[in-house]
Amino acid sequence: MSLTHSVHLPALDYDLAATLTCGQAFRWQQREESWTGVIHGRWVRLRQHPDGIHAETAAPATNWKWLSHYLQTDVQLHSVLTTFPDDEPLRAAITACRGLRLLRQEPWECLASFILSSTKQIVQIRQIITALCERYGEPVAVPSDEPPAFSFPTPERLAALSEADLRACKMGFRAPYLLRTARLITEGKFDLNQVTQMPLVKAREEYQKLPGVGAKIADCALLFSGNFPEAFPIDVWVLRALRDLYFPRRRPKPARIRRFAATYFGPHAGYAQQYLFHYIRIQRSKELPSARLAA
DNA sequence: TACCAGGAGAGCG
DNA sequence: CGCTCTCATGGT
Repeated sequence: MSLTHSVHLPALDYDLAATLTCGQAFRWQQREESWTGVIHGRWVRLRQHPDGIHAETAAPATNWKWLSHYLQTDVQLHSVLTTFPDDEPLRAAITACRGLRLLRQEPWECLASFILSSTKQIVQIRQIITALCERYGEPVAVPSDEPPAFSFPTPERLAALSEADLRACKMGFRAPYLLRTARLITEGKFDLNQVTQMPLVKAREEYQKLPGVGAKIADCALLFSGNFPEAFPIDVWVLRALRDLYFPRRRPKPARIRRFAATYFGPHAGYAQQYLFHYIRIQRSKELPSARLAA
């Protein structure tokens, strides 16, 4: 078996830039035409090609399953999109966001990131997570011409810190949530891998037992790192989108919209959610040039 | 400057 | 329940 530093992962209908910046992951950095990040403690540089994704690593790899799994390049996007209800808003969103994908992230990094996401703009979430990794993550091997990169700190590492240590990363009132969650996991009182094996409703209940994790963040963790494509996170953006797109000139209460969303979007509801979320953010950034999307 | 951000939890009636 | 308030910080 040969050792290589690069690979080409074939994939059609894959918009790498949209996928990495749409707000499901917070650590990818763009430089010129490529994206750098850290997956499972490995530095990676990704580049969009017409027929797939080209990847380079700092250390040689014997196989690339960890990467194709993360990027979900084996998913046939077409077969996902055809499960969406055939309505005008989704047709428009698909047209605008064709190629947008869901990643399969590491459960701990994903959970911790979304605990830090509450009432924060994506730009700020990225800043907090960057500080957290620089201070408490481990340096990972990078090519000689690249700036240092860090792994996402483990639950054990964070559990050993103080609340003040975390607040130094500017996460404010989210610090005690993250700290207590890290300690529960470290103490073996919560098993992230076990939750993924449960039915969706049960898994959501389990996640919500963690401090700082309500319905929205639980659904983000389930959708972005668990194997739950039917999870449908509802935040202020999605709530607005659903109201404006599906209930124009009515004013249904949030609870009514939530009930609608729980059944309407089908087995890949989470993909539909991501398309609607990204679609309205694109619209918004066109209307208000000042409201730039975080790059 | 004033407003608000990919929420959650606690305290009320 | 359903509503309101607070929490910390910074972008626009």
